[in-house]
Amino acid sequence: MPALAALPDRPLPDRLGGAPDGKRSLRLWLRMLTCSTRIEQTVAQRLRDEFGSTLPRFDMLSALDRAGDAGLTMGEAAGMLMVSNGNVTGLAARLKADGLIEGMAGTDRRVQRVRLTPLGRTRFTAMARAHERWIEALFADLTTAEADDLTRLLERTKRSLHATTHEELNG
Amino acid sequence: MPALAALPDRPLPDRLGGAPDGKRSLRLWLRMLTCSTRIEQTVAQRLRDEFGSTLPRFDMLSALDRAGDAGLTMGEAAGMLMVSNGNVTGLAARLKADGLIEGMAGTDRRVQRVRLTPLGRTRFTAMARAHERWIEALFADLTTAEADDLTRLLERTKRSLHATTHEELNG
DNA sequence: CAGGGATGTTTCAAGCTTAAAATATGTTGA
DNA sequence: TCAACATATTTTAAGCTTGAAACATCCCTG
Repeated sequence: MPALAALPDRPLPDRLGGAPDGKRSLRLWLRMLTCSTRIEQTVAQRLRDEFGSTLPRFDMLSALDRAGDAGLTMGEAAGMLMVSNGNVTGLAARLKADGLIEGMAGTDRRVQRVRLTPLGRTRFTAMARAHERWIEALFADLTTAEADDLTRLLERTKRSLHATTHEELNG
Repeated sequence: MPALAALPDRPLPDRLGGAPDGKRSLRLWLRMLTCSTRIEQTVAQRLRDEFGSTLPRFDMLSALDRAGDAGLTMGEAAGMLMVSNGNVTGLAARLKADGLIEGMAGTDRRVQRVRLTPLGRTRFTAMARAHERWIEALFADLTTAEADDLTRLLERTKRSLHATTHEELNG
């Protein structure tokens, strides 16, 4: 409250209730953390049991799938996955060893660009289908309207975080 | 949808819109994951910079603070933190080495009960105060009403997860 | 065209995390 | 009693993650 109260010059379109206090924010955060932790653990366990893979590997393949044949540089991948550069170095090494991704030569020899192999794309597609089903089932007790409300409020939250958060990973 | 469509025998109190489909659920999950990851990274970095600590350590101290002088067994702590038993073994060892927690002798020599030391309580209190301020600031762009809506929807989500999720950690 | 800063990545040490196996202790029933 | 089962924890190997330092390459300017 102290830091934020010093910013009264806002259009205040829907700030009629004022910002939530510490306890309220804490309760909200704990609840969000419980949900996301539970979902992550469920998905991680199933990736492991049904595909012998992990969440970081799946995330990396997902980013590369979206990137298409152009692939991604290590830095681009790190940014998308919200992890450090050193992290994707190891991740890429393991996925290469599995034959799921491959390096691409480029003009700038500093950048390491990688993309899915055909095998990688096949494996990812199978995982992605299952993943979507898992997530759908986990949220199945919500109504469509509730899901949309939640999505919208999380989008607002993301913007609120953006206003307070400017730290970078990597050192 | 296939798996869920086979369950029509429900009171359907507010299922009027029907359950969200795969794409919608996926979008919701990705947004939640982005928010919680961002918050965790922000808090982790500040714990590190301002207190030389980590999020797992903070979580452990927090659970022990709530437990009071009775402390917690390893298994109870693992359940509260939603991590494996082996995890808290190492965490407790490091916190003991720091002098922040201590073991307690009991009758059943299988159980390892730990509680905060006075130093641990002091350190935790300082961290908790800062932590609450950080969280408050991160959500400060939401209105109180939005925060409450979000909390309520996450509570509904938690129940939805509970219906689909019964896996246990630890082997 | 060479020095020097900028940029992209990897390496490294330390800590976190898990699943599975191993260990230790307690309980119970023939 | 004591063997079998149950419960609580620790150990272990492998992988994930980070920040900082090291390394490699590129670009620019004199």
